[in-house]
Amino acid sequence: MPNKLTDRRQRLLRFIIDEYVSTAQPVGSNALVEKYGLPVSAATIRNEMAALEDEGYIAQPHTSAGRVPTDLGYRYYVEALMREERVPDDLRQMIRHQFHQAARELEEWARLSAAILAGRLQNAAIVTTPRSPEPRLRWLELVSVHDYLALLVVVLEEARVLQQTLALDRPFSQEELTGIARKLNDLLAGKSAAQIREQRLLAVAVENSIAGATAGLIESTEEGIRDPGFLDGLRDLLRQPEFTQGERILGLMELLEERNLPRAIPPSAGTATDVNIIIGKEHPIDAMQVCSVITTRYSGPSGLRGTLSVVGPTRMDYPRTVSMVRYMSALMEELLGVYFA
Amino acid sequence: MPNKLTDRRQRLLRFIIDEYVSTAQPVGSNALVEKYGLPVSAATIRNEMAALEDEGYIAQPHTSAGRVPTDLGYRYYVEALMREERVPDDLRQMIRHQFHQAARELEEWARLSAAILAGRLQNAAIVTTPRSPEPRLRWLELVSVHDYLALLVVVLEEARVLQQTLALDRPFSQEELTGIARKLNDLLAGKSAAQIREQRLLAVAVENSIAGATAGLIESTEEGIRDPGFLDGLRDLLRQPEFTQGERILGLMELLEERNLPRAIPPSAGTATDVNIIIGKEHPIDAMQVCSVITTRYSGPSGLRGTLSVVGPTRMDYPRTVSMVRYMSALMEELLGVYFA
DNA sequence: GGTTAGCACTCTCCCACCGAGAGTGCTAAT
DNA sequence: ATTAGCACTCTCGGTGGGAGAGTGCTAACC
Repeated sequence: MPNKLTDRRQRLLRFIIDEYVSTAQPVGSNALVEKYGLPVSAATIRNEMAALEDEGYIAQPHTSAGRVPTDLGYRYYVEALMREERVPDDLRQMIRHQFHQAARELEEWARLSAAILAGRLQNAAIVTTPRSPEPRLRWLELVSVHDYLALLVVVLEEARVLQQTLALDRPFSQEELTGIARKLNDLLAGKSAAQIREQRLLAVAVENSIAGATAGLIESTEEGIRDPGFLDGLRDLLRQPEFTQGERILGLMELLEERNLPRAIPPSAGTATDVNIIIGKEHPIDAMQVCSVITTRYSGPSGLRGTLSVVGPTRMDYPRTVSMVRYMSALMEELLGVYFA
Repeated sequence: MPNKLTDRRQRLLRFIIDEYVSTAQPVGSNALVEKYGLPVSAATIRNEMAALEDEGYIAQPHTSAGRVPTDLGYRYYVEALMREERVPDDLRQMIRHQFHQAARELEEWARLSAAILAGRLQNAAIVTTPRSPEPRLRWLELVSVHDYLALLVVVLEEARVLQQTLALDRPFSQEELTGIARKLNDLLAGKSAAQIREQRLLAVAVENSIAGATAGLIESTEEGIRDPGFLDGLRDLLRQPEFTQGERILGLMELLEERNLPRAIPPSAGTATDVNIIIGKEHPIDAMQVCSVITTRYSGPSGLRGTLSVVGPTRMDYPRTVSMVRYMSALMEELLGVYFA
């Protein structure tokens, strides 16, 4: 995809990005020669940098400042220059240990993953709980709250529990409710919301409406509105030097509030099988164009799926982030395989 | 509690606070005379202001700036000068309507309350879900996930649903699990965690351990660690002019992250039966000392309890906030009474 | 032709300075 | 007790170098 660059320019671009990533300061020709022990003079570097600027990979914030990578520069880096890192073994151990100590709950795993990613990478991380694209009913239960109010508890195949209170049109005893639940279980277990809706021609009106409520409850979770995933490390992201001036901070905060998360992480980001990287202006939403988003999907048995994302400034450590995201994804898949085979 | 001030000084203090609350600018003697049409000259006001400063109710950020209320000044205002407002009827209608449309879930009510408080007051709001101090088991269910893994679903009296996966030491069929659940229900329904622990001398080991897990699950929620409440409007709070400089913003964000909420809202704040107000330095935590916290408890049938809090800059609209918090508290109590009598 | 030294040039950043404006405290008169 | 007048203080915004960093260009060099 990217134009071919000479070896030297490639190397130079990598140095510039590495340097800028770690210092957050525009990098000049002198600094490059000194820090990286280049075998040519600063003047030569200047010529090369001018060329890289012409091709759009770097830019200067103003005349007589050093160069800063452009989004295109990062793109080239990510596609062609980046060397994948390997998550060190001791870190792997630590992470596995944390999961070992955590509860065996899908939600908890997602929460923990977000916490680990955010903590290690010092950026914001968003992890969605593993979900089935077409959830099926495993079990339902009706619990009397008082005469005219019952609690509908629905357990999905994926060990997820949903609840909803139901207003009843006449008093029901717990025994009656239990009876209804048993009957509906026999009839509906293993079925998706759509299938439950088809089946819904029951003799008794109450049963019919409860089946409908069950289907509705299951459907309401499919839209994913209620479940934007776990966000962690927003504070770390906002501590990055590019956000210290108050203006940008607010736009980002607004966007990364829970209700807006799906917009911040475009769904297209999940289509690729591998790790997906959105850099700066490539992102459709204005407020996110100072950031890069690294996303990957993970999946488990019986269609369970979720996404892991990290949001950082475009000046982020791509190799480290990609390797961490990839490792966490593999780990989630492994865990899902073991416990939900 | 506060020293007695002359009527004129009281009125003056109120004007200063009203003015500062709405402009966020230090207020000078001239501005006061003009805007509030005082029957005396600016020089007189200056004398009075000097007196108010001596007594510690106002201060100047630097010589030759206007005056700003001190925490003590706000305290006096809140105790002696503030006129309670009444939430206007049309707003009451709107709020009731929103609750009418929402799901009949305790969590949802808390979430909605936080959203309404934050939206109306343009500050952060934290609302905890109504909880019983000693929750009792209403119903438990065991659902097979696969041979060696079961999901324990626990319903509390307060219509709250808890879940936990259990590793089993040998394969259990769903029928077996249902049998165990039925037996435990007969034995344990209506009991608190402590009572369940007492009862835990069952013949069968599995039943025993599941009863233990149930008790543990119930206890884990009592500590309240997992349930810091709903936070909304953090973005509104941080938009306030006092937080535009990046430093303070981070401290606050850190503190108001979910895991730290209990520290931000000291538990003592809930002891008073009425609305409790913590102003600036009165707060034990440094990062919160630029803020005021207004908290009230609400309670419902069978010991359900929760808190509503609003966090804003010390320069906040106390009368409006207090009246809103009080109204929302009354509304929550009303709703709880209707649905959980 | 690629590479390099030298150099003038251009910006930013920092600091010092200054004047305008706002607000005060004090004093003396009412 | 109140007030007018006034000198004083402090912030804020703009201005004007000077230092420093980094560049682009040119001419010489290998």
